[in-house]
Formats: sequence, C-alpha cells, structure tokens
Amino acid sequence: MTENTINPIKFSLDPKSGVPFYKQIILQVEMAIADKRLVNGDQLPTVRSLAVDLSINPNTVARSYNELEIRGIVHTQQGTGTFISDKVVELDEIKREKVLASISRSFISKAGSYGFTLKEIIEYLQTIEGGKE
Amino acid sequence: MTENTINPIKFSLDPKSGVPFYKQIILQVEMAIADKRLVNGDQLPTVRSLAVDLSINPNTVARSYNELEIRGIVHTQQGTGTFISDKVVELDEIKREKVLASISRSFISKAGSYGFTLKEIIEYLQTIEGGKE
DNA sequence: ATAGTTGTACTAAACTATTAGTACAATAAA
DNA sequence: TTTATTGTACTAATAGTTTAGTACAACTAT
Repeated sequence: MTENTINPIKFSLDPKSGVPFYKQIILQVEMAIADKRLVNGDQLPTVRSLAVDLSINPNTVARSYNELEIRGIVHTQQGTGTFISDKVVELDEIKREKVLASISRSFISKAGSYGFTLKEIIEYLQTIEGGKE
Repeated sequence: MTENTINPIKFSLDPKSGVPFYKQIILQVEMAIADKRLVNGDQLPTVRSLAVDLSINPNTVARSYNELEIRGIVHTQQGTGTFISDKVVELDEIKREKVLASISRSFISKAGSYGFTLKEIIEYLQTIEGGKE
C-alpha cells in the first residue's frame, strides 16, 4: 500500500570493519546524498524497518538518525518518519563552507604535527588531482 | 652530573580534554619535532622521570614512546633511553610522502562523504594559504 | 661482576563507547 | 477517539580502550 515514496537505498553493515554500526549508517546516508541517490525530502527507512533489515536494535538506527539530525542533514518527526533536510540539497553555501573549514582545520593541524606546511599539503593534493583519470 | 643532553621540553597533560594521556604525549613530541624544538638525536625524558613528572604510570609513557617508535619517530634502547630518530630530521622523503598520503587519503574520503570534490578542497585550502600573514 | 640505569611484560582495574531489551510518547489517519 | 504508525527514553549488557600495579629484563658504567 505504500507507494515508493521511499528512495530505496541499500544499507549494509560490515561487522568486521571495526566501524560502529551507527557510524556506518551515517556514512552511507552521507554518501548517498553526496552522489544524489538521496535528494531533498526523500524519506529514509523507518527506524524499525531498517533495524529489522539489518538485524540490529532500533536504538542503533535511531542513534544514527539523531546524529544526522544534529548535523542538519535530516529532520525527523514522530509518527511520520525521517527525511532528508531541504537545506542539504539546496546546498546552503555558508553551511557548506563551514563544514569544509571544520574538517580542513583538523586535517591541517594533524598534518602540521607531522611537520607538513600548508603549501606542501596543497602541492601534494594537486599531484593527486592531476593524476586521476 | 648529567649534562643537559636532554632537550628540556615541557610536557603537560590536560585530564579534562578527553584526549588520552598517551596521545597527548605523542602529539607534544610530534609538535616539538615539527617546530625544531626537538632535533635528531635528542633524548626524550626517561619513561620513569616523565611518569613522575606527570604523575602517571610509567606504562602510559612507555606506550607513547612505543607508538612513536612504531611510526619511526624515535628509537629506544634499554639502559640508555629514548631518542629522536635520525631519519626524522633527515626528512626521509619517501616515508614523509607516505605519511602525507595516508592522512590525506582519510581527509579526502571524509570530505567526499560531505559531497566535496578534491578540486573544491584544493581551492578552499588555497584561499586559506593566500590569506595568512 | 655488580649496581644503577633504562625500557618491557603481564595483569587487572577503571572508564568509555557501543549495542541491545523493553517500554513509552508523539503523531497521523481512520 | 481509537488504532497503527512513527521516533524516543531508560536501563543494562557487552566489548573495547586506557591507565595503573607490580615485577621483570636489558643495557651501561664502574
């Protein structure tokens, strides 16, 4: 009876990876957004259905969805479901740059602790970018 | 009687930071190397002395030194002490690039999960680099 | 050889993160 | 209002990480 208003993303877990289940789910949502398999307004599987699907506890799914909500990636409503936030796909440039700034900062700091300068880092990344097909 | 063959780095721990003691020690050594407060051949404090200094267990210091040794940053010898590896300051370019490649890879992957392309990343880093005094 | 230094091994305690069990609360639809 | 859906709260079990206690082994110097 439910139309497929739900974009059928395939979730899967690798228990051997050492990556916590809830993080794997978050990553899969993020990646799906990144390559447009999920777009604004799309509904994620319900907490229960995904929990059954993956044979894990509903709370584990809920935790993933909660973190995604905190990051502003999804919004959630009891009785209705969890949906990709409109803002995400509108690509709010300000928020986007904040995210990039944040993860860049920690990367630069880490590289710096190994003695790399920002100049060196950029040069290295350019060799990668140039070298891809 | 001991000359200061030991470069007197100041170690300090922040128990509230949530960062494990052994990681804080590693980071402080790495940073000291990065800005030349530690150079090749310099001796680190002995496991015991640093443990007393910081009021922590010798094993915690030893764990830090072990990780640093695995990374090739220090070498250690019983009865003698722990020293900054010559290779570190010779800046073994091959190993150096491997390190940069490794941390870059995880950064690129993380940024990618947020939908950023390598091109975008590089452009962003360049704005930072251009903007520093 | 012997004494004093150094790092190391092994074990256990404390803490934290992760997941699950179970019951509940909010919303939507009839 | 009732029923079925949705997400949530609270607790506990489990596993993993981190630190400490304690005793040991390697090496240097005398």
